[in-house]
Amino acid sequence: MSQQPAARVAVIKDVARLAGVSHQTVSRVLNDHPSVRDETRERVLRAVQQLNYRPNALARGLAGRRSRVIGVVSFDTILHGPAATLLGIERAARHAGYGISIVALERLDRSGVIDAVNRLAEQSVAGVVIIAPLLTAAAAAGSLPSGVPAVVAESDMAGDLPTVSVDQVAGARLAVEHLLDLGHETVWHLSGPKDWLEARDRVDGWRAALEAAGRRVPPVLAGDWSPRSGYEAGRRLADRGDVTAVFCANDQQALGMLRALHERGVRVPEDVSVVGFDDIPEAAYLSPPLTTVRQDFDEVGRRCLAALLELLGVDRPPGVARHPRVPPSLVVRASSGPPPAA
Amino acid sequence: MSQQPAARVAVIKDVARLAGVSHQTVSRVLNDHPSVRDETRERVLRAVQQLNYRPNALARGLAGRRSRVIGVVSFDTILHGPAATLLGIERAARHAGYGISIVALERLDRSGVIDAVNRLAEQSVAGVVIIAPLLTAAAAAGSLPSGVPAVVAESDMAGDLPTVSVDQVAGARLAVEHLLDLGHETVWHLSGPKDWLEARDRVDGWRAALEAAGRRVPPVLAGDWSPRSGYEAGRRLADRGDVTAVFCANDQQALGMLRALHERGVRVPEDVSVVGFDDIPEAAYLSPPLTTVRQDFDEVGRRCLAALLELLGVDRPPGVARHPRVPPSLVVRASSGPPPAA
DNA sequence: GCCCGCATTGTTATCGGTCACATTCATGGG
DNA sequence: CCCATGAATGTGACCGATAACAATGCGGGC
Repeated sequence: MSQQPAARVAVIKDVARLAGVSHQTVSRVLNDHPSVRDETRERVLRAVQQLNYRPNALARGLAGRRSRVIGVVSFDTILHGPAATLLGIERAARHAGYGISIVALERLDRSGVIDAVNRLAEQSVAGVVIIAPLLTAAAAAGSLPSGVPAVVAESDMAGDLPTVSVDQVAGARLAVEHLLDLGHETVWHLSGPKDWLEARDRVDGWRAALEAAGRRVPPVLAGDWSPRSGYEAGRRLADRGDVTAVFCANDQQALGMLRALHERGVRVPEDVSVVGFDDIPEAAYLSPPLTTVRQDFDEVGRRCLAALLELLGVDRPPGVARHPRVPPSLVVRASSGPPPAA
Repeated sequence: MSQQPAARVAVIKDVARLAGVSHQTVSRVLNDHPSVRDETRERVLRAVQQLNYRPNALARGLAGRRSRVIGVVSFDTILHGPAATLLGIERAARHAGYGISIVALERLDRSGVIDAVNRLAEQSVAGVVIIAPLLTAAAAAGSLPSGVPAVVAESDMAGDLPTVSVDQVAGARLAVEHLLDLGHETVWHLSGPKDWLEARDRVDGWRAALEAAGRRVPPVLAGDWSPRSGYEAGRRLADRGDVTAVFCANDQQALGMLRALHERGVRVPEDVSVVGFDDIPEAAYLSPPLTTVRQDFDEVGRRCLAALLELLGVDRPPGVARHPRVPPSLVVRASSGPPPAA
């Protein structure tokens, strides 16, 4: 009467009973402890199979003070960079046998980041990855109160935490040098919002490449990542008439710019060359197809995880750089060409 | 000597000691139990504050067999629909006081979905939301072995599980009726991959709208969501010369189509009208700005959560529809207009 | 032949909460 | 005045795993 044949899931004791061993021996088998006789191990594994037993992660985490879940603090946006980074981290975590818990933030400010990390800490995550493309977020990450192991992505400065990011400066250089090589006198730049680190770095890389070539550095046009800001900047540039090459800080802005130039009768690339950044899936099918800079977000995810596992001390490879910068690559399409002969 | 003044985090016993009550009373305060004197409650809350105590979610889940985390099974892609749905769910969950754990799948097949749900079940999530835009995934979700409460998003058939989805048929109708209203004889359709439910529904809605108006139904062009497939279809349509209106199953395909038409010298909307689906951020800045159908993914997220909470029995509102369909809306821009006078 | 050490296995405490039940005390009807 | 009732609080078991330590058996060195 006391037995309820309901579909209750099996726990470690059930396995132990079926295998005729103690629950501790079952635990040893599950955790690959060396001191278990082969025959015993097999008996246990058979029981596990038979009962379709799966260890309870909560109990494991509570007893062992370590969990197989890592937290990710992200930004509540479907912008290509953060979204792709999140997926990259998820993929890397999954392949390493970790689950991921995410908290998205509406505003990436100090208290928001700290609060998010605390929420994740409550769930006893093994560590966290903070996707911090904004200055404020990176600063907040650098001054976390709790003792949670943390890695910061899309940022290269966050107190003494390890960071992982794409080398934005190098990416901007690639874009600018490509345009100079084509024969352009100089290159204009439509930047992203100035509180974004990536936007800053791209400005820096753009300026450095121009200065290294001894070229005039035009004023920076300020955008906000949106196609709208690219559109508006495009109208202004079309009105000037003396611009032959523009480097846009992301593909969406480049898209808006292409549209503005087209409306004004400015031909791309015959009159003006345009280069973007990100290589979003649409880039190859714009009119004209967009020359742009591609970032390897899978690699970013992998390195985030490697850095985190290193912090957790579960990984042997000793030589993980503390601030690796993933190199981007240039994708040349039809939106860039030599300047008009005039 | 036995005391270690290290920054050990406070646990419930520490709070109890400081407040001069039993740990159980602290637990009562934390869980809003009615039978606690106001003065006692305040003393406990003061201690909580003072120690910066945060309850351990693992222990809570283990002891109480309920957790404040819901799992999300998603598709390993940055396609607009799934990505936006994920964010919508996260936002709704956060506002309801739940955390979310995600597992992304490379292939949405039966064993993949079941495996993902099992992985989440191991972590004792309160329930799961399965984003299942493919037939295979929906079928798998409908035959889950475990007893985990589950809701299926982006699907309207999954065994007897509750589902939440945007009304794709209605969305397609909006697009087609808009074009017919403009005076077009009929409307062609570039579909998505046929194993996607949304693609199917959009085909159905398109066909239904044409038939309801007594119009000829052209053959369906098959795409795969990519701008490339839109581009290729666009070339084929341009070659025909008798097409005046096209409804593309998503904006990326519409983008590729716009490019192909432009290359062939076909003017949009003067010669051919094009309507997309999704209203991606880029849509308003294409050449020409794209008329499209917008889906409210925040609403989808909210309803998923409402359905899940209903399953969990923690929510009063009794009248939550079991298969709600969120209505989409038409966004008219410049890519659609009356057919050529000829 | 005795003792030590290692491999193997079992026993019990513990993680940090919640649950079920016991206890205490004030209140009120008969 | 007594006892049933319910509010307020405490005690100990329990959730399902791992950790620490004990116990057992076997082989080898002296």
